[in-house]
Amino acid sequence: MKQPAAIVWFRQDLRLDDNPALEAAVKSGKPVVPVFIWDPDSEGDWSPGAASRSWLHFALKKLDKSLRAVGSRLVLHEGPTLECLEKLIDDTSADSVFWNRRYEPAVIARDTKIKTELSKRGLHVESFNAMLLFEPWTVKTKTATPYKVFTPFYRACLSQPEPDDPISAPQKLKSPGKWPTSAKLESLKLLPRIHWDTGIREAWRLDEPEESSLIDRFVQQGLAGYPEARDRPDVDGTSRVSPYLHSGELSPRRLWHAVRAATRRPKTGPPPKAAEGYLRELIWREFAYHLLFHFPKTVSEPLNAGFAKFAWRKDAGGLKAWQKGQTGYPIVDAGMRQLWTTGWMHNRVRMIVGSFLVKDLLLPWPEGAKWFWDTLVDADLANNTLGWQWVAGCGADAAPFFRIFNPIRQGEKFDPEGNYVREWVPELSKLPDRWIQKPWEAPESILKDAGIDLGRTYPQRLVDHDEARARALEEFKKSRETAE
DNA sequence: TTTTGAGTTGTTCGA
DNA sequence: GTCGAACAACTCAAA
Repeated sequence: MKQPAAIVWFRQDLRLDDNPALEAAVKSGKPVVPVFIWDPDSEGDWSPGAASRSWLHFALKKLDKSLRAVGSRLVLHEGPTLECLEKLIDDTSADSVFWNRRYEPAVIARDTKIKTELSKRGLHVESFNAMLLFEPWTVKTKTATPYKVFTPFYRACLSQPEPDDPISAPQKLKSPGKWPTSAKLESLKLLPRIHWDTGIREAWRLDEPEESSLIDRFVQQGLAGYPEARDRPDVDGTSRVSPYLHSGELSPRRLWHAVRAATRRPKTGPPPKAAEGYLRELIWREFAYHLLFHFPKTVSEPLNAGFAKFAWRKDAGGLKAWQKGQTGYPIVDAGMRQLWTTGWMHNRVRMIVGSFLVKDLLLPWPEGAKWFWDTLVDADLANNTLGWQWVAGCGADAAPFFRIFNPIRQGEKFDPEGNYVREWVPELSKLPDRWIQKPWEAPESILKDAGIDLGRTYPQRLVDHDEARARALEEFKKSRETAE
């Protein structure tokens, strides 16, 4: 008689390293059937965006490759998840299904239903945590409510037991006697038909597993200077692991422990303070998941109800100019073009462009969230929602609305020589440092020498920041009056 | 229950 | 040039 198999349903845990669902399947002693199911419709309004799909394509390719290295392979299916799983269960005589949890509202609903259905059929179904250091329900205030302020959440996390040590990747997987049919990766059509994603392919090494060398390099070289360098878009001062964390190619526990070790090695490694600062950022990711889980409506609605009726503007042209990096503010345009080209934007610049959309243009933050969702290779519902609500001032522990980023000052402070602007806005590259963040103030002769014709070779400012700031504060004041 | 201290990332203004 | 205050109260979390 055919031996029943154990299905490992891969989702956002596209790795063999530190994968508890995979480990459980291996431990069962049964043949292991690794599966990925492409079913974007089941994720509601938040099926992966275009950049994420590109990333996913290569992540799946790498996963298949690493599975083949241990004597297995990745089975791909497309269609309604439950139907696909049921077919796979029949084809492989599987009696158990293992997966790692996700926390997006639509996905939780889908997965709960699947678990119920499969359990009803008598299967052993078990889910695990591979995505988070502290799952949302394990961190609670003294009165058992979810946290809404970061710092107490952070302290609560640190007082929790340390996240588990990562599990090693299995050396060998037991294959089923006969593999079930699999779709071809290309047939999932995750890559765009028009190749707008060449910039993404150039900016990232998509054909090789990069995640562990990224960690090593960052801990060895990047961590010590992280507190200062992390704010500088003109410097390679961040770990750049966000897309790997999102796809699950990188285990957060692996990352945590690699950096945590540095906090205990003051003599040889980077200063403990720098490592702590980085861990704090990882806890921000946990906080984002905490909020998404406990306040699922925040994906589209402000957490702070006082913002529900804020009179955002409608301005299709302004939105388009922002998306395309044609606002006339060099640091904003540099960021938006870096995003469009590489699928990634430096964190500091995300705040600047976010503030510009929401406060200078007074456009609704969900518009920004949607654009980021489609264009970021690290697009992550929890992080994206938190980030946009934070910058708009309507989220948990958010920047107050009156705290408005000045795109010129931010540029001068964090891109002092304008190198970041010059890289992404080449039409300004010949402009001297003094005017690189504010070309409209440059004398006509300087502009001419730099080959710039404002309004033709580079756009005029969409708005005057000082006026826009005053307008935003005024609108904020009004919305508070009408709210009462 | 009430009180109290505190809260990611800024900017501007006036002394 | 530097510094502190104002910007706006509000809500959270813990004592």
